[in-house]
Amino acid sequence: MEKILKLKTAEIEKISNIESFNIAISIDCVIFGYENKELKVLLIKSDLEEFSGLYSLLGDIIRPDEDLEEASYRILKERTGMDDVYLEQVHTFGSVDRHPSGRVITVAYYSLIDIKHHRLNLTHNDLHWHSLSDINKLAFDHRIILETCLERLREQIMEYPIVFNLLPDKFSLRELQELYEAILGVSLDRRNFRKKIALKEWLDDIDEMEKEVTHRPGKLYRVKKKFRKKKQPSKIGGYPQVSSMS
Amino acid sequence: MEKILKLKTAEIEKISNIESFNIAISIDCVIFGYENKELKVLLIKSDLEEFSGLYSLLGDIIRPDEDLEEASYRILKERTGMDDVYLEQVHTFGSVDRHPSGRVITVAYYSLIDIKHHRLNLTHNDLHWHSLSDINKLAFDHRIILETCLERLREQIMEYPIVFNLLPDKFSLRELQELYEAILGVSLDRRNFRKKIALKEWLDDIDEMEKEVTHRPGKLYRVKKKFRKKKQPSKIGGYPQVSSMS
DNA sequence: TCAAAAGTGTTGACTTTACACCCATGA
DNA sequence: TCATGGGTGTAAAGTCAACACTTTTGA
Repeated sequence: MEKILKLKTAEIEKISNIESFNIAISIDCVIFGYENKELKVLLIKSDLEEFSGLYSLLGDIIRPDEDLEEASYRILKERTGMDDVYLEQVHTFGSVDRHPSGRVITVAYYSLIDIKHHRLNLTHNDLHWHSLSDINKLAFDHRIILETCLERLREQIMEYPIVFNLLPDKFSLRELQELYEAILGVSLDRRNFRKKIALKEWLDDIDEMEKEVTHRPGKLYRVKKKFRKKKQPSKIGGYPQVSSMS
Repeated sequence: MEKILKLKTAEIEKISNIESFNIAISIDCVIFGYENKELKVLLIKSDLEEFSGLYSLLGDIIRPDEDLEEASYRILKERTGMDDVYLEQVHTFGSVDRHPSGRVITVAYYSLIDIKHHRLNLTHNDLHWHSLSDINKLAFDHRIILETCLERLREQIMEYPIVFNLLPDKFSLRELQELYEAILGVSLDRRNFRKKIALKEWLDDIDEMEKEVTHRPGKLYRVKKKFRKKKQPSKIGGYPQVSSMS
C-alpha cells in the first residue's frame, strides 16, 4: 500500500519538493446525536498531554488508499459501530500550528446518528455524548470546527430531509418539532411548523399512534423511503439552469 | 522549513504510520472574472501528458509553513499579480485516483477578481480567460470543482455583497444587473432588481454619471466601504441565537 | 428624430406569522 | 376530573412577480 509520489507537473514540481516535509491529512467528525430534547455531540478524551483534560472530536489520519468519504465512514464505523450514516463535508482547517505534533490538515465532516441505535464502544473507549450547551473548551481547534458544523447543520435542516437521521424510525410531529427547536435553539409555533413540514412532503403517515405516553397519543410518521440516509445528490448540472431570482 | 512530524496521539499513531506514504495537499483556485457580459474563469494549459490539450485550474502544492488561506493568496498573487482579493473555501476533493502522479488532496477555493485590474503574467504563462459556456473537459477533476464553486457562488451572491469584486470601482446598476444575470444564467426584471439591491443597502450613490455611452447615461455607484474585499466574518457565536424559523 | 437604455409604482399572488379552542388519553 | 399535549384554520402583514410609460442622451 506504499505509494511513492512522483509528481511530474512543472506546475507542482517546480515549486515544492514534496518529499521535503511531512504533512498529514486527517478527518474530524462532528457526530451529532439527539436525546432528552438536547442536541449532543460525541467526544473522546484527548490523549495529548498538551490537551490533558480536554475532549476532542473523533478523527483519524486518512490512509493512502482511501477517499475522504471512505475515511469518514471508516471512522464512524470504528467508533460507533454504525455504517449507513448521514455524513456531510463542511470545511477544511489547515492552520500551520493547529496540531501541536506537526502539520496536520483536517477535513471536517458532520454526521447525524440515532443515539438509540448506537450501543458500541462507548465508555470503554472514553467516548461520551456531550450536550452542546455544556461544551466549552475542546482540544485543538475543535471548538471552531464544531461551531462551523453546527452552523452548517442549521442551514441545511429546513432545506433537506436530514434530521430524521437523528430520530428513531417512527416519530411523532412533536418529537420532530422538539428536535428542530433543539438544533436551532429557538422555539417554534406548532401549527406553523406542522404546515411547513406537511408542505415538504418528506413524511409518510404510517397509521400508527404513539404508545406509552402519558397524554393523548399523536400519530407516528416515518420519513419517505427515498430520503432515508444520505442527502440527495446536489443539482449540479450544465452551466445555465438555476433557481430563479427576481 | 523542514518539519518532522512526530505524532504522539495513540489516536493517530496506532492506526497509521504517517511516514509510510506520501501525500500532498494542493489548493486549486477557481478564479472568476467578468467581461463582455460573460462570466469567465482563468485556466492554464495542463502540462501533464495525461491531460495534454486540456486546461486546468490554477493550483499549487501547499508549503509546510503556510496556512491554507495563505497558500491560496500566494497562488493568486503569483498568477494574477493581485492580492487583496475575495477568496472563499468551497470543498475538498480527495479521490484516491484524482491525480495521475500520486495522492494529492486538493482544497478548492473560488475567487472573484476584476479582470481589468489584472494585466500580468497572462499569455506568457499560457494563462487564459475562458467563458464558462465554452468549457467542456478539464484536466483532473477540475470540471466538477468548477461546477461546485459556481454553484456556491450562485448561492452566495444574493446573500453577501461579493459580486462587486468582479466589477470596476464604479459601475451602473445596469452593469450590476448584467453581472447577476451572467452568474445566474437567467434574466432579471429591471425594476424588481433595482428594488432588491436598494433594500440591501450595499451601495453608495457617488453622484456621478456614466460617460462615453451611446444612450442616456446612468448613475454610477460604488460598494460601501465596509464591504470592500473579503466577505464579512460569519456569525458564529454561542450555542443558541440563530435566525428564526416558523 | 431615432435608438438605446434610465428611471420609476402598483396590483395580485403568494408566503409567513400570530394566534385560541376543543379533543383524546392516562393518571 | 385533571394535566398534558394533539389536532386544526384564519386574518393581517409582508414579500415577490408581473408589468408600461416617460425621460435623457448621443448618433
